[in-house]
Amino acid sequence: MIQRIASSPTPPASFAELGLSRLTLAALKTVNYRVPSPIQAAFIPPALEGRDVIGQAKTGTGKTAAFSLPLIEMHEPGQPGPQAIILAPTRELVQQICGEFERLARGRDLVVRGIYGGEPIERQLRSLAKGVDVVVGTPGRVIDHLQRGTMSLEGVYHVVLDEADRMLDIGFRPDIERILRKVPQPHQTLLLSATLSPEVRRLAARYMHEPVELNLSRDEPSVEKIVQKYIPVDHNRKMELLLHLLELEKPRQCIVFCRTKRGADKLAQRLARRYPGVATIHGDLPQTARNRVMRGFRDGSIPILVATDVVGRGIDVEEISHVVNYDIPDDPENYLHRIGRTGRMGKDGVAYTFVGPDEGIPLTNIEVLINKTLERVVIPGFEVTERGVGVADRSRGRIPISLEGGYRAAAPKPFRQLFSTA
DNA sequence: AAAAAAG
Repeated sequence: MIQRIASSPTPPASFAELGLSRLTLAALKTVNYRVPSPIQAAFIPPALEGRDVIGQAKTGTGKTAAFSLPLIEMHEPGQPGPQAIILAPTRELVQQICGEFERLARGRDLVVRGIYGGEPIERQLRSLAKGVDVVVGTPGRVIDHLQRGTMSLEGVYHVVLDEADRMLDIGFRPDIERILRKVPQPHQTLLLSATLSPEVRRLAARYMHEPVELNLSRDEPSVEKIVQKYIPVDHNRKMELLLHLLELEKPRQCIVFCRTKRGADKLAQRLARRYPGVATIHGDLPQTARNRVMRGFRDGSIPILVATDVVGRGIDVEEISHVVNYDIPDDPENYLHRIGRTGRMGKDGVAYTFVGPDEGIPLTNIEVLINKTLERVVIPGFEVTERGVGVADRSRGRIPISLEGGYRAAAPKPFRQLFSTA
């Protein structure tokens, strides 16, 4: 039997009511967490009971603390080897989770360690030899340690897959399964993401025992505080449009998402002529450069970050006011994650998506997923020059937006010609 | 097809 809980009827007003100890409540006070967010209120109690939990909640609503707090609470001091392993899809996300976990575990005898590629392995070997209670890692390096025999999962009881749909997709699943085979049964499994399609939930259930399923974003998967707009534009004028948009909007901090690493490099180079504060990040950069850029972006010295999807998920930088999809994301789920880099913890944000004449279908797929149409914006001087300009299907009101979950698979894929290229 | 993740 799978237990489904849509949302808690009366969200607890305080962390104390969720069954957290005084030590944890004190740590929460020092980091200024006052009231639990909806996902925290719903997730923490069943997790503390030791149940398996699948948690879906919007971007920027506190999923990291939702799984970290129960792990901290259930931690048993004095045991050898890691008791919990948290897996995430990128090194930067692993580093961020480590930081948050450490802040929340303050005052406890609990060692957290990031285990990821791009960092010299010797340092990780020394940490592991000294003893680690909670491992936060990317799959590749975790497997590396398992092969070397430098890390054992024999004592692990809690497994967390953050960005679970990503971790279970075809690129990662073999690695994840390989790691899970090393975790003794029984164990507790916690899965979290802003996007968990029914298909992924079904798949995930294979790894879990009577999971409690939470969905706190059923009807409205994207964050209300994010203003979402799209701009139809010819591919060869995107750069001009971006410069114009930056002048117009004067973002506090923004991420410009590109489809490819090379594309991100090129755009950053061109942009840097006018904006010296531009930096780029993608998976081809050495980890030292990635770290340097993330530090600069977090401390505000880099106002504009040109990036691939390496920072599309999970990354939490409060001052991001704008997200620009310079290239429309191929996968609608990635759209939701990308725009979720802004509008975090109740702040507002703006997301612009550039849409080329041939990209009506990906745009519609996004709208179907988020169950909402994007506002069309035309920037003066950037009107599309071709004949037949217009969004025919929208004016006819033919975009089917499903009210039931809004997932692509459940809704027909309409063809939409955005504007004529004739 | 691209990006991410081991080196």
